[in-house]
Order: sequence, then C-alpha cells, then structure tokens
Amino acid sequence: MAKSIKYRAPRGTHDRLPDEMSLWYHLEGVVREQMRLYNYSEIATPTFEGTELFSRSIGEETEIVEKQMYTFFDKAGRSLTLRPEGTPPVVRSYIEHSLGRRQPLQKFFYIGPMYRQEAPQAGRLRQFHQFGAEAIGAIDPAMDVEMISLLLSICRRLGLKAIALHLGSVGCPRCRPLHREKLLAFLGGSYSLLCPDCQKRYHRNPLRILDCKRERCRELTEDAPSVIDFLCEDCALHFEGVKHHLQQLEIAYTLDRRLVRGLDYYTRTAFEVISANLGAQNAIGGGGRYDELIKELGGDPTPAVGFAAGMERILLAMEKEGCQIAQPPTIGVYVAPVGDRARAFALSLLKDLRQAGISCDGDYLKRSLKAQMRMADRMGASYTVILGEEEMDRNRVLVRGMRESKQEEVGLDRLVGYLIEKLGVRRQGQTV
RNA sequence: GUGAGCGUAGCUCAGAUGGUCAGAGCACCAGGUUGUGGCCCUGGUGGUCGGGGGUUCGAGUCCCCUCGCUCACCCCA
Repeated sequence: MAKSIKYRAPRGTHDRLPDEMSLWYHLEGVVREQMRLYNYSEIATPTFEGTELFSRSIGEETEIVEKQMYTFFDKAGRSLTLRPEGTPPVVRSYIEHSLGRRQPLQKFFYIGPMYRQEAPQAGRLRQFHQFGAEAIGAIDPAMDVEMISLLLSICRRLGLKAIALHLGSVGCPRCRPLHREKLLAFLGGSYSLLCPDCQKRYHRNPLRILDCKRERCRELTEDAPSVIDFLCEDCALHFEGVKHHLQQLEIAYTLDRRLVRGLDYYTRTAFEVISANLGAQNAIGGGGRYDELIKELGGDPTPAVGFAAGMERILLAMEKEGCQIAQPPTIGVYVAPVGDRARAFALSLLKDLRQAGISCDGDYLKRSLKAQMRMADRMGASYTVILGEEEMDRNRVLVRGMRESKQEEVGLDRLVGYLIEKLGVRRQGQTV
C-alpha cells in the first residue's frame, strides 16, 4: 500500500476505473440493442424510494427486507431506502403515472445500481448493477417466454455459452396453501433433523427449506412435495403453456422442482439463468411472474412478468469464458508541438479539430517530441501532427500516419480539411 | 453475523529455519536518435514490508491486538 490510505471505497463497493469502462459500454450497448429489438422502453426511477414500497412488495420476512436494506431518514423524518431491487420502483412508477391507461401492455427495461447490505464475496457486492425488464399487462405464457428469450439473447450476444436455464413454478395464492400444508406434513417427522436455520424456516417460510444447501437438509427434502405437483388448474395450464412455448422456440431448460425465489411477490413462473463459471453466486439473472404485485401496491389487478440480471456477475462470467472484447478508446489526432510558438498554436489547432468533430489530444507537460510520440502511440492516435520549428516558419506542419509510419508536410491553411478527409476515409473502413 | 485464507513498490509476486531481504517482472520516467512512437539496450523514480504493541542484541520473517481485502456459510443478481 502507498503511504497510508485514509479513504477507501466503502466495503462492498468498487471503483470502475477507465480501463474497465469499455467493457461496461459494450455490455450496456448489447443490453440496449436487444431491448430495442424486443421493443422494451427504458425507464429510470430514483435510486431511493419510500421504505415501505420495498418492505411491502419484497416481503417483510425476507432476508432483503430484514437485514439488507440501506434505510435512512430524511430531514422530514421520512423513512427512505436505497433500492435493493428494480421491480418495485418500476411498478410504483407504472401505477403513479397510470401508464396502464395508455396501453394495456407496457414493456420496460432499466439499467442501474442496486444496494444491499450483505457480506461481500465473489459476485456479490453492496452496490451492484442490474439491468432488468418488466412486461406489465399480459397474462399469456408467451409473454413469460419472450422474457426468458430476451435474457438469453442478451447472454448469447455477449458470447456467454456456459449458461443454463432453470425453470419452475411457485404457484399462486390459491395453490400454495395446500402445498404448504403437505410440505409441513412431510417435514414434520424429521423436524429435529433439520438444520437450525431450516427449523426457523419451517415456521416462517417452509418453501425456503427446499433451497437449503446443507447436504443433510437436501437429503431430507429430496422427495419433498414440490409446488409444481400442487398447482391449481390455471397455474398448471400456464406452466404447460410456458414449457410448450419454450419448446417451440427450441430453448432448452432444466425443470427445477425446487426453484424458490427469494422475493415474496413472485407467482407462477420462476426462472434463473445460471453460469457454470461463477462459484457460489452463480445466478446471472433471474425472474418470473408477479401477478399480485400491482394490486398489492394499490394499482388495478394487473398480471406482469420480469427479470433482473447482475451486470458484475455477467462481466465475471464473460471474463471466465474469455469473451470480453475490450477495445480501449482511441483518438483521431495527437498534436505534438515543439517550442513555445508551436505550443500556442497547438492549443488553437486542438480547438479547431474538436470543432470539426475529430477527437484529439495534445501535450500539457512540455515533454520532448519523443515522449509526445510515445503518448500519441499509447493513445492510439491515427495521426500525429508534428509542429516543428522549421516547418512552422514556412506555415507548414508534418502529419504522421501512425499506423502506416509515413508522414508528409501539409500547409497550415488546409490542415484541418486534410485531417477530416483522412479520418473520413478511414472511418468507412474501421473505427477511427 | 459465523468460519477460513491473505495483506512486501502503481500492478502481479519472490523473499527455508529471525541476522546485506528490502528484491524481480510489468508499468512509469530518462538516455541510446541535441526534431519522431511501437521492438531492443542502458539507467532511474518509487516501499516506514497494512497499522499498533510485544519477544529478541536484531523481525516482512515469531507472539498478541487491530484494520483491510478475499473466499465460503447465509442469501441472492
């Protein structure tokens, strides 16, 4: 460590340094491109909301609400919370602006930071970024499948191959009570053998026991009744519809009889995209239906389906699979002056070039020509304009093509036009 | 919150049993080309060895405490 570093990024957060940003641009670019193809419109909501929005929608007794929210009070004494999830704010906005009145089906997507106060580890941060999509208004299983297809398309476009789709159904308020009853009966006999955590879950949220990773609990629940076996007629029909359409689109999936989502608002379809390269936190994205949430939050009863995906995790998986195509940004022109007169001229030249739409940079360290050439090379400049004393005397400069290692003299009066032409031609071939 | 591992130059890391152990590679800067990049050669800047205390004639190297990071449990994106 250098000296003693007094200030650090808060635990569980990290700086995205310039080197890393091209990866993010690429990721966001692919997300926006695919969202457009599927006709989802971007929506941006505040990064904090009234606390109750989250506790009501996510569920009072979930891990997120119980211990992971960044909650604070503003000066008026209102309880606010940094969003741990993207869906509740979108739904709130949908209701608040009566967006459902405009069109019966609304398709949104968002990209942005989320906050959860957990112990950080691989693929888990306190401030992390998600992109997500929500389709509000359609009950058709085809809608669920479009959603899944969208997430998979994005993954595919990013080059991810070692991924798998897990599919399940968590039923609805009509079928869950029966399943719960059967599950409790099934587990009742071996209650004392369950881990302490699962014993708590037994009383509060028995579904989660199916999700326990302890070997013994897994064994005990091996043959436990799955919600899937207790779906009411409508839910069963819907689930069949989803599977049918997945088959139709030739989307492979693993039926996950114990897929449990950590958020209370999910109904029916639940899905997850898992990466084989991520370690313990292996879910790249997950989502499902939330047909009760809009009503729950005060809107008209409206069916909806959505997903959220973790961007840091996707980047991690991309790194592991070697599909990062990071190309550092480059500039069109580097201006390298020699001498005071040339330096003054360089400042104006840079302004003119920028006005002409040419990205460029110059020297502000009064470095040697050699050092400036090195900088030009590192910045990936296509051309370097060398403002030498001799040439300046004759109102001429040297323009060096860095890729072709050739240079020629150009008159000052036609310099900008010359560079525009050169870079314009180049632009048709590759990136500037 | 619990457990384990790790903290030596900007980065990646060497430094057996405590005594030239304060190093290498990369990066950065300069020179080799008194006006020219990428390769190469030479040289250089840079570290109170996370912090504090202790043991010792002497501690990156042992002990204690502390902070931080990482991974795992848990939970999830």
